[in-house]
Amino acid sequence: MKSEPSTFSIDDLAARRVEPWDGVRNYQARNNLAAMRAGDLAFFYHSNASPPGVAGICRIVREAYPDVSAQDPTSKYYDPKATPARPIWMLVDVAFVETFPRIVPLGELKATPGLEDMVVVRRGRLSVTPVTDAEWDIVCELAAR
DNA sequence: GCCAACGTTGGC
DNA sequence: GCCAACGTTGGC
Repeated sequence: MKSEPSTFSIDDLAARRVEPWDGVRNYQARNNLAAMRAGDLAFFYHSNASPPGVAGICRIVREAYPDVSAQDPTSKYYDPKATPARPIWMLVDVAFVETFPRIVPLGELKATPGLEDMVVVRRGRLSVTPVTDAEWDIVCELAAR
């Protein structure tokens, strides 16, 4: 799950403990959100950072529900197509789990055998992407290195 | 700040 | 339904 740290970082999540992950306005990312189950773990990725990379881990504590910010004309996430009957956009609630001892930079993900098919590496501009169990383990090992 | 890669919109 | 124009994301 990507977030720009200047907007919301892993440290912000650590301070907030639980945060609604709103503002996803891409259908593929939304579908990936909807596939998440309570208790699932996710990587917290810092995008538009230097370096961009995986900063830590969070947990899904509430499964996908309507993102009503899409129905709020004053919200920066407003989408006039969204209605109460058809909210279109969803969000999940995530809880802080841990901050990695170091950021695992995108460049390292790209260079690590076993991660060449990781969706976040292949499809740069999708904010919520799936991670396989094997990829999960490799990234956690890199974080501890 | 640039720009590649996508996604979305809307005319036809 | 096609596709050109436009907007957004995010690495660099």
